[in-house]
Amino acid sequence: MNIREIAKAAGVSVATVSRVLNHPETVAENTKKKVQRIMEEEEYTPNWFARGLNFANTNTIGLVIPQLVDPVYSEIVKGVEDVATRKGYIIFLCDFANDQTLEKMYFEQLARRRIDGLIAVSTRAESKIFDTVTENNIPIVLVGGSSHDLGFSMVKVNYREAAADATRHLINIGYRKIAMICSDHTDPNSEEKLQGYRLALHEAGILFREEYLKIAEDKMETAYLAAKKLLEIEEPPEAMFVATDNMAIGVMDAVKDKDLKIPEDVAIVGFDNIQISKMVEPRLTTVDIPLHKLGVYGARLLFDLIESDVSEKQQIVLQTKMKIRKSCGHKERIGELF
Amino acid sequence: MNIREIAKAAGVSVATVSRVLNHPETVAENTKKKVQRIMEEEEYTPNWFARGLNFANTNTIGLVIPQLVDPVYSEIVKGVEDVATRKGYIIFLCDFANDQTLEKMYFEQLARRRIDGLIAVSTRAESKIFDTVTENNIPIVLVGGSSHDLGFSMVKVNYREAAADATRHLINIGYRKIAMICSDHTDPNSEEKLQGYRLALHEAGILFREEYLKIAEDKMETAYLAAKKLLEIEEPPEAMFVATDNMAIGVMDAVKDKDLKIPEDVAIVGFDNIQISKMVEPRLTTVDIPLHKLGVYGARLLFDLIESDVSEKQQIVLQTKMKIRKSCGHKERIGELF
DNA sequence: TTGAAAGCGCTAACAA
DNA sequence: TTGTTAGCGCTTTCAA
Repeated sequence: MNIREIAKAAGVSVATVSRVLNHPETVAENTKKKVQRIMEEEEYTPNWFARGLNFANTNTIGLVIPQLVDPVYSEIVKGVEDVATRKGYIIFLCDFANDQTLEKMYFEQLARRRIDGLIAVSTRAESKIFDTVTENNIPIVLVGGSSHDLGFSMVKVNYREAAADATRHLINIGYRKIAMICSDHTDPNSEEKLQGYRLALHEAGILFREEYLKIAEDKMETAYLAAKKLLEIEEPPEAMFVATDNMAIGVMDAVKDKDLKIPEDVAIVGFDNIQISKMVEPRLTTVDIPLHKLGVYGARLLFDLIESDVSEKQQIVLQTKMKIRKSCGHKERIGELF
Repeated sequence: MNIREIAKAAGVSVATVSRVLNHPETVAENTKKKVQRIMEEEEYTPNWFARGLNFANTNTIGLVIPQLVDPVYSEIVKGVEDVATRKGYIIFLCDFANDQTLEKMYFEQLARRRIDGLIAVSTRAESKIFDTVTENNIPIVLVGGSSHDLGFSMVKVNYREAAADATRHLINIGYRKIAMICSDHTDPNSEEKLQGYRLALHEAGILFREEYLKIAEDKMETAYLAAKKLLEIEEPPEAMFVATDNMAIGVMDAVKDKDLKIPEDVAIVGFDNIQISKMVEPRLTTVDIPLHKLGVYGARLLFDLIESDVSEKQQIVLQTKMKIRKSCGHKERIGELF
């Protein structure tokens, strides 16, 4: 059923039907009613492609993420979707499974489909990976940082300061032998986090010790192993700052398996404040990253670009804050039901 | 840059360019080379909509889920995406936030966009909600059950049997005062789970006790409250079967907050085997639902429908299995690193 | 092996 | 307020 058949059935021209669809206020009440009734009866839905051929925009955005099955990213996705839906946009979701080749393929695929805008979450891609997208003048917003300076609009947090805060907290409550289990290059912000850790040590006049730094993939399993090794060195640390909550959970397991107590023997601070962090035992002290907000602001930034057609780059930095719980040995329990 | 400009630049007709794109074997080697070079140089990508106007299929599927920020659903989504990507399809992700009005809106939106197929996860929608989709002859696959019999192809597990298994396990290891904290209607399978629980009790000759059944929304918080109440009745249960791991985590908190020990005072069995369940203390005994597989099989079923154009309905039931961990009081620890 | 031209379903400029 | 019609960018039939 196409517009011509509807027009014939209603005894009007295709132009009138089109008007009912797109500018209903310009058509007489009676005609409109009649056409609408026919469309209803015939269950007519205009052809999306024919429409797209005439309109510039597709009301579609692409959302490219490293991996969906990670609460960090699914919360960001949710934030983006909340805004997009309200705007009448729909999302192409692309999980590139931490595989840069796949990521590039998605960018090309999305550009071909004429998305109105692209949000790339925690990308490690270099500038030229985005070429197909930029060539098509598709606005891009980065969310959660990137490992290169790409000159796009971006929403992120200050990972360095946040990491420094976490380390400072450990220092403030009396620790000096503080190790860091850092994520590897799969986390585009690992470098910043490491800088923050070193900064806080430096401020406090604590010497950075090579043997107190372990780099591991952002996985519970690898963090578990890294923590085990850390606990077996000559003078093991009394506290650990772990680059992601995900890893911190693995670290907690390692500590327990060594028959050490948290926080009495080893204090632990994580990063991200994913939901699980307040469910493990003991509750994990961590840095709250406003994940949902990252998504929301990212989407807003993108729609600003799409709608205004201005290509002024913006950088939004959101606030983080420490979530003090039991795993870091703070004296009082800061009460939270969960 | 459109096909006409490419044609002019290459000194051929648009038909030839189109052929290079769609039936390269029918064009002379030299012409093809030349056209391809020009396309390369000009970074030409054919207009998706113009193409869609001529082709029947869009290489796009819709995926509608109750909420993304729930590990149960994100794992299913991942399963679907793994298959879709390999097939060259891309996904419209729609999270309807447990809001049926929104769900319906998404169905309409997706039908309008001429998706090739639809996967609805754990839907509670009635038949007529799908009307726009079925009218457009778009194949539908349900994943993870539904609350109505809609006559679509479906991938699910036998929730009744799985729940019965969980309850039987508690019975087998010696419990008789077994309560159930059941999810409410937001979980389309809550009814089946309840039936399983009652079935197992019945088999063992244990009387069903109204006061041992609590219905709660599928949230940690509400499950927490339900469990608290359950522990305050005259003859509190010694074991609890909880309809989702998510809720079980809340229940565990409630038990701990009552200064009771798990599993010594109260044994707990969950449902789903989400990742967190093996990270909480004590590790949660639960029923493993093959979430990723649900997604994979759902997608395969859908592509069968899309490609074969046969509309034979299929029902696939996947196997579940008990994951015995510490929370249910089993004597030996079934070792798992995490 | 290639080109000319019709047509996919819609929108909007222009005319009435 | 409504109708006629050109055109969006592509594919494909038919003819050369």
